[in-house]
Amino acid sequence: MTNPADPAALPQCAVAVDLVVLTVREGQLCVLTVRRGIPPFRGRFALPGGFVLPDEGLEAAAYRELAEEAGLAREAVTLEQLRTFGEPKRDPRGRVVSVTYLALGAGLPDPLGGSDASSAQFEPVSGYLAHPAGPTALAFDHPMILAAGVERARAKLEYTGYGVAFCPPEFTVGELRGVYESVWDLAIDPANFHRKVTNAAGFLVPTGERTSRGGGRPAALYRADPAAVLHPPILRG
Amino acid sequence: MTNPADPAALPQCAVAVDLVVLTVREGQLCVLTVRRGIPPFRGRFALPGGFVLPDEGLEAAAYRELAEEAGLAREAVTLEQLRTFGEPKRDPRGRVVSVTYLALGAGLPDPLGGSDASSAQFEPVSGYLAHPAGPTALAFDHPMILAAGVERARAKLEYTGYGVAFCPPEFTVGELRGVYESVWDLAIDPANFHRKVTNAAGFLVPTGERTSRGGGRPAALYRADPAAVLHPPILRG
DNA sequence: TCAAAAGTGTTATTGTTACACCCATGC
DNA sequence: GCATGGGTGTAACAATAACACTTTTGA
Repeated sequence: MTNPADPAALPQCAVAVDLVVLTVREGQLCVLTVRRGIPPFRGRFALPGGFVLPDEGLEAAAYRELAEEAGLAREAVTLEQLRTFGEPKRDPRGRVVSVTYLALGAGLPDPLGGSDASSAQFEPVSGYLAHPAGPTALAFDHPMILAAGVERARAKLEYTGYGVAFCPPEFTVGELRGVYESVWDLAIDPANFHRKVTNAAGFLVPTGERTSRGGGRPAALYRADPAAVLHPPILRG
Repeated sequence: MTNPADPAALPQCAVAVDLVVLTVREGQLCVLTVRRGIPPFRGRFALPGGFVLPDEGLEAAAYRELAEEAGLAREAVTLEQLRTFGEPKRDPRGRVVSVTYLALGAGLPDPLGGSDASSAQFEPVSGYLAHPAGPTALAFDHPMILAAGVERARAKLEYTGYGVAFCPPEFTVGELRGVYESVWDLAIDPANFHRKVTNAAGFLVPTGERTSRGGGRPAALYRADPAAVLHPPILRG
């Protein structure tokens, strides 16, 4: 920023946003992918994303792509910036710097056409993580981006209340535990988990309601406290 | 990335890297700032940084600026990407997307001229954090960037071995504790801290040597294990 | 001998784990 | 009744915090 030149006279890059959209479905952590209709990597799957417009903020671009490519409203997800990838050769078309975002949502539906994203769907992350190269792998450097997104989500569950981003507005302790088990791919003791999250001051706010989704005794419903800092943290293994 | 247009035909941005370079000096967490010699914000302090070259990776640009503006070698610091700032109006000269990096080092010296950075020096972060606006504040949106960098450093001390990035290759437990106290601005019980870090499996590797910098009984010297994941974590207050 | 910093011991308290057990519902 | 998941009790264990105390140096 101390360079004397005017930015207009400087080497320019295309700036894109790419999204790692995660949700939990049937006990599996899933990511939204789109099939590419044009080269390069035509026919391959990739993360949704697109170029930032001239007067558009980065986060605004991320929300716009979320709507255009995934049909998802701003309110349906929790969005945060992940990391920026900018190696000169990462896009065969030229220099593209990609600012990536992580979006989490509860039980998100596959987009139903009528948009850029007629070919978009949620797939378990496990396959993509296990095969980061090869014909079924994601295009560009998107395997790295996905890995970064999943690792961020896993890490943030430990010391923040991030898990609730995968839950609907009202949820039971069992549903929340299911999120942790799916994201970490780990079995958790229901009794201890229940105590941990209900004791963490200000993390869960009871609504007073009960539900009986699924068998067994009806469970109390909770709402998430938006400003949750888990203390003590919930540590993995 | 699914946009059919060629990047060369797309709206372009200037891409910069800006650096939050932190070190601990005399018990104070300090940041490297440079005085701007040109408009905008001429005469004001700012974080070191500059534009990314056409065929240069982002991290490579960060290391280059570190050398040019701060006279710091790659080996002298620990570098990690922080966050990307790209609001359309953040630079009055035009659209500039800034990828920011956090660099930590042990007892770094003020750069001694002969470079871009004849006006660079380390200053305590406390003043900048306390006065994020006004005539003595950092230029551009650099107050936000600094705040993000300091918060990242503080958070990472808790659950990783990040604190050793502020220490020389060999250090005593007392020096390491000094880092934690400076970064967190908090007093820590020496006895308990000693046990915690020496018990954390594989975190500190004893060299067998002892030193007597400072008064008192000589302390054992340790080297950091590069791949340290603190378990259990060292939690603040 | 004294101050200063390193490092160990001890104890009360808190958090974690594993697992037994009771509760409330649908079938 | 029985299966299913919700939720509490409990006891062994691990980590934490507070602080007394010993060790080893320089002045």
